[in-house]
Amino acid sequence: MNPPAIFLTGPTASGKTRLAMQLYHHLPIELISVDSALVYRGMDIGTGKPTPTELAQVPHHLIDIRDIPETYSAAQFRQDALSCMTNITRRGHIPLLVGGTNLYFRALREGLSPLPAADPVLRAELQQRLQTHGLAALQAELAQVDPVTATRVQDSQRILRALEVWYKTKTPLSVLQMQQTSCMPYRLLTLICAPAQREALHQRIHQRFAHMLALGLEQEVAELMTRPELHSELPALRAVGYRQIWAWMAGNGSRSDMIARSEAATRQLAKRQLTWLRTDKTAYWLPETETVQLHRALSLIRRFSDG
RNA sequence: GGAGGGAUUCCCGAGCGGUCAAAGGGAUCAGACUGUAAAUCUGACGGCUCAGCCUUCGGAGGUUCGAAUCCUCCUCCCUCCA
Repeated sequence: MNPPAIFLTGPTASGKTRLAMQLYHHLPIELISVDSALVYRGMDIGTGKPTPTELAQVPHHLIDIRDIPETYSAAQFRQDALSCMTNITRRGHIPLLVGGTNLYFRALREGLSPLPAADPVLRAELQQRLQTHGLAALQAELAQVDPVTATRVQDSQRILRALEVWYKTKTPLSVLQMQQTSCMPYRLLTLICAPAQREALHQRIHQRFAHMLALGLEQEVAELMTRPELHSELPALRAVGYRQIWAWMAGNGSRSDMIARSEAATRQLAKRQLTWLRTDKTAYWLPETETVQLHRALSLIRRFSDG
């Protein structure tokens, strides 16, 4: 029988990190972060990263593994996570994957097709063509080589990616996507941490952003702005909060506009996350308050890991 | 006290006699998502017994075949002169 692994997910500000850290004290588990923003060193307050003290008490894998100008990806995550999981299992522990990046969870659970990695040079070239010829031209070109994807996809990010795949492999993305890599060799329990009422989540988001500002989020971004190698178009710095504060500090709008935009962006992120989560019919939802949530999670996990 | 300007669907904001349930943006809700995913994009967005009907454009009247748009009075807000 495959060894057990636990997925703990939920929308931003739902308290999943806190719950994971509590579980750590009760169970033979090791935590792996599943979060595209927590991988970046130097982005701490705005990402809700556990503090150095917390990280010392409760170690997390896959946090602070990239510099801000570097890229990370679902495929890279899958590779990193699987290797962490192997080691954790060898040590006789259960891997608990906690985070809110649902594409990463899916890449891990269902695998990825054999697609080529991103090619920065080719991307820059395609971006240039997008500027000069417009999206319609690139869309038309994609329709020639991969009509299936061309009708499925309508945003520039994916159209460019589909063309990139075509240039690198001379095979349509839609054909490559029919091949999946192998599934993961673990038995899974998926827990979803989320308040029962959307309004309660919005309230938590509001409070959390105020807390981040109180902790010095503005100073954190101000420091990033002094680094010449960083700019607002980097994937890492388009993260919720960082993007809005950067724009405000660059002279756009008032501080209260910035706060309103940041909170709205966070609510929108949470909503998109919930859309992902609703598709998983096998997951257990934990809408309870903290204490009840912990007990319920513990009993679900114990029953699961015993077989 | 005098002279102007304004009140529009949750918010901002266009509209200036019919083609207006009312442009556009924001928020919200729903959805998509395979190497950028805290990203990127799509749809809905007054109500209903929904190819039609009903209720909306500060309030009350009026003009007109027809008003968010014109007139009168009222309420509130802003600017300038005193």
